[in-house]
Amino acid sequence: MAETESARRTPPTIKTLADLTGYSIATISKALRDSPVVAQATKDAIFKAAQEVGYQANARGMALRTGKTYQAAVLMPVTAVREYEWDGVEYTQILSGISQALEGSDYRISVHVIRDTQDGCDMARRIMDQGLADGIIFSGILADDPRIDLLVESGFPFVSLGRCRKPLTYAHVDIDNEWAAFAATERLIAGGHHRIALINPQRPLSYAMDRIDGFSRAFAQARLQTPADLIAEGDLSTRFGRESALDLLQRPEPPTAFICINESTTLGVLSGLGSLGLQAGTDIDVIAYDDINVSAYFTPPITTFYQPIEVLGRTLGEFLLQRMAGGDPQTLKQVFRPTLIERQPDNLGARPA
Amino acid sequence: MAETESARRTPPTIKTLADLTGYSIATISKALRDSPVVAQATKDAIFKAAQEVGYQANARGMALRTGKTYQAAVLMPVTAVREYEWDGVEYTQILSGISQALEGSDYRISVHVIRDTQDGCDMARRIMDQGLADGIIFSGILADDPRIDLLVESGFPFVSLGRCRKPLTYAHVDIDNEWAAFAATERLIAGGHHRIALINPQRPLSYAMDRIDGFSRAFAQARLQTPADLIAEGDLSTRFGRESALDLLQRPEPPTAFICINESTTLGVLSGLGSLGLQAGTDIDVIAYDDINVSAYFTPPITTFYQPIEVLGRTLGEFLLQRMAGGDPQTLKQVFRPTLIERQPDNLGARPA
DNA sequence: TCTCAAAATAAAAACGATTTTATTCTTGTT
DNA sequence: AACAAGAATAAAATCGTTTTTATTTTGAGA
Repeated sequence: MAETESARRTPPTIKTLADLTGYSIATISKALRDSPVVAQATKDAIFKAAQEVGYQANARGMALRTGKTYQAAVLMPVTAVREYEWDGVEYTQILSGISQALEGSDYRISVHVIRDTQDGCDMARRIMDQGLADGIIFSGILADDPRIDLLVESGFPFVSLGRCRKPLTYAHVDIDNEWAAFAATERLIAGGHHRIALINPQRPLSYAMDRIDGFSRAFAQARLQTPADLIAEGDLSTRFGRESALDLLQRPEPPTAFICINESTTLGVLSGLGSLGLQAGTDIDVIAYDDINVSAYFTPPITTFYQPIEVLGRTLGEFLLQRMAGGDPQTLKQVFRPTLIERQPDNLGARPA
Repeated sequence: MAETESARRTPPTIKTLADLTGYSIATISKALRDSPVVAQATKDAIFKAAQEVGYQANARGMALRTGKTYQAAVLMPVTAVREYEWDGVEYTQILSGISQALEGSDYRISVHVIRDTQDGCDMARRIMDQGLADGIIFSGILADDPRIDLLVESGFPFVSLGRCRKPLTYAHVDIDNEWAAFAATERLIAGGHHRIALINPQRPLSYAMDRIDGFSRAFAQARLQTPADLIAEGDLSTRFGRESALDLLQRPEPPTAFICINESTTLGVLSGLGSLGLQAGTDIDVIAYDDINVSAYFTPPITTFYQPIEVLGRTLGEFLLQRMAGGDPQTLKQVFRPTLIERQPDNLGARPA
């Protein structure tokens, strides 16, 4: 294929194709977008030429004219006071999932790191006002999340990982946290436990409340009092898990079992148990939630409710594509129920309360 | 402040300011960029007006005219065959670090998920050719990495996390893997170990080779044969760590100590030890590399070489900003030496070889 | 063969900025 | 008072598209 020297230097534009084929740039543009007003023969010729010179539409030109950015914004939370502690939040896998969904579309992912809710709110507004992206994905939803109010009202396309507690209609993906907590608690109660600790995230987070709801429901069903004094709330760091375990176990009425919100806190709890000379599975029962499949490698392996996070990411991406194409948010909702993976006979550790 | 109804609807452009102040758009543009050709009084008036209507330059318009995108591309590797296994690669923290460095600049981060080296190479080329970003950050450097060749040759601004083995000049940030492996090995040899296993990433990765170099240097220094049969190479998953430990320990001449490449493999090795009824720190010594500060919570806590990954991210971002501003790659190099955090008396586990 | 509608294509405007070129306004000098 | 130089500003071109409007071509019917 003959490539002129000049064509080598700068990337071909629509003008290049016009000169090459003899058609006007208007026709080229329409042909490439497969408009019905242009004759099939013309389209063929133009496509062929485009192929030959390796024409790729200039994103900036397109963006300016259409007002679209072909960017999907992802707000990635990073806890500021983390001090390099592991919090088990595998955003990598979420991004991977989103990216899988966006593959083949013209959309790219832009990541915006946010440090707190206010930051997230500002960022969402900037993205809308300045047109930094055509849609937004975010997580860490609060019971009353200002970002959802803002975006729902404006009609800007978005998908949230998690649900707020307001009766609003919006696209979202979530885990059935209420159910997961209920099932875990019910299981432990069936094993003879009454004093069960819940290692939970902080309250304003919507899913923290969902977990407490499920926890309480299981106790209510068993006609038992919910041990509210055994609910620990904090960041999701391993340190928090460890310190909670140490604190709770040294109280007058210690728990006989733990329910952990994620892998990092589970590791912390196991570390705390170890320090006190206690053994998970024999002295104390532990059930955890896991989304990166790591609990199988703890010593001992821990029974978990498991939901691969990448799948949620994929769904987020799919939903966002549909929303950006004008899809009805009413239909774009999915709540995943994690699967129970038994690795411990939970009833062995029961101790008299 | 009086805002007209029409100004409320669509965001103000340079034209809005022109109408408002009576100056031409050319003058407005120059004033906002603080050009010396426009009178100070005029600048003041224009700045004031811009402030009042909350003018923000339209990124798309600027991008089209200047050819810049104000995007920093990050190539994020995701192992395709991972099957949701944890690999301990905390890209979240790298992104957080980069984002910190870019704060205050006009640059935003776009993340491109890549599945293998070929994918990464294609993506780098696309970013350059299509002008998808003004600079690139990537990691997972191979001993002979085609991306580095490509980008060095083209002069496109980039910073790599890791170094290749060719004598090229380019901006990079790295960990002193050779030294870390040497120091860990030396320490274990001093503790009486001769049969030391190295849990390592796959060979084409440059830092895998660095680690083997350091490992070998320590044996050479002690006038011992490097136990090449005890070098396990694989992905960084917890499963790989576990399976390696199980395999190595059941051989005729098993190792008496392990050096692990990162937290996920360490956890896997500990899991393997547990399955065999062995105890780290008493039966077998383990030293690990850690960048998310999680080894303190293993049972028992593991001695590590620690370097918070977020700091590397920050440096990557700073270097990229300088490169995009035309900085000399010769001066943009930094190699971090991790700090030793002792949590185990490594010589206790020594067994006769 | 001529007319007219429909089909196909071309021309021009627009998106919002920057940059180059042109014009107007000051001011100092003769 | 006229002129030139320099400062300040305005006008126009440009980046690469899409979209609206205008023009040309084609083909059928009279």
